[in-house]
Amino acid sequence: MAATVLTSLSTSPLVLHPSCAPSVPEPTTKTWKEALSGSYSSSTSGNWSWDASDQSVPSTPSPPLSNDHNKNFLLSSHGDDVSEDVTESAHFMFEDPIPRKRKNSMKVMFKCLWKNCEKVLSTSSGIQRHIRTLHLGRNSDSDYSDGEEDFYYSEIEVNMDSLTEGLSSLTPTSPTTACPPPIFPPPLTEVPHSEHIRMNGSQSHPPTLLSQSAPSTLCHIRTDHAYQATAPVSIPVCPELAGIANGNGIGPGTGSGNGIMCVLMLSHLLLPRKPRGEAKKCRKVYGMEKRDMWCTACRWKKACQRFID
DNA sequence: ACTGCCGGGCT
DNA sequence: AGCCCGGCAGT
Ligand SMILES: [Zn+2]
Repeated sequence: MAATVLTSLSTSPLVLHPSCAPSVPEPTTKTWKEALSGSYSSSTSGNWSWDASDQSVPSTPSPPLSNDHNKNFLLSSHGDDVSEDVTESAHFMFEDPIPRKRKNSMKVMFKCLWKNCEKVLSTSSGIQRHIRTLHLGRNSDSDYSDGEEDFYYSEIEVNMDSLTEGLSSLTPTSPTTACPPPIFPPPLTEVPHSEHIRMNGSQSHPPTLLSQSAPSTLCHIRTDHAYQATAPVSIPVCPELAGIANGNGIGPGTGSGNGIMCVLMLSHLLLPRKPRGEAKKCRKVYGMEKRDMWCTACRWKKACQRFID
């Protein structure tokens, strides 16, 4: 699978704007099921509700700390809308059922960024309600806010697409990207797969570990399947990105005041899908019947230890 | 359909 | 830690 991740951050309160809304098909089944598992409890009623079984939910709003995963800072948007200005879309989070235009390849989840809270919900209103009731301590039934709430959640967009169109958006002529994706030097770190993540926060302190500067362009980049181009391809780079791309854009310190921090990883540069070795493994050698002859790894569905590639 | 095994859950 | 399995990607 291919993936691209780009990060950016800003102190801008409102990062999410409607046009950014990626292609989201429909409540999907699995990816988020996994994400959710463990954090929700089935309620007797049929509606979506997650119980408040969290251990520590501070009543005093404090900025969420998400120091642990950088992915929360990843920022992206769909290429088509980069041109839009981000700074003023105050209506962003309310009730727009994510536009579902693209195929069934995208999944969007909303993750609570509050401390010690891992809630992931499928709708923005859901996560807002969650935050409102659990973290902000409001109990109002009214779905509408007074407009002054501090929601901290991130919209997580998982791209399931085969990314075949990825190349098209990588080509110089592509109309979709205002900001041509720079090539990131062969990364040495592992990278979460194909997800695009966007930050949300209504005030000025979204967790940030990069530069704090003006919100700006959102970029969206995709790659193609991870197995074809192994050689790096040169693509024109927009100035803003060039800075970070050159100097190992990751991490604090490099945020030398660029408008944005984008880090892109072209997955096929780093993890060429594992080719699946030739060697026959216990399972095949002994067969299901003689399962007890398998090496333990095979029995546990782990990488075989007996017949190594 | 089968195989290999990652990721994650349970004990 | 050991053990199991869902699910996915490659064949
Ligand atoms: Zn084995």
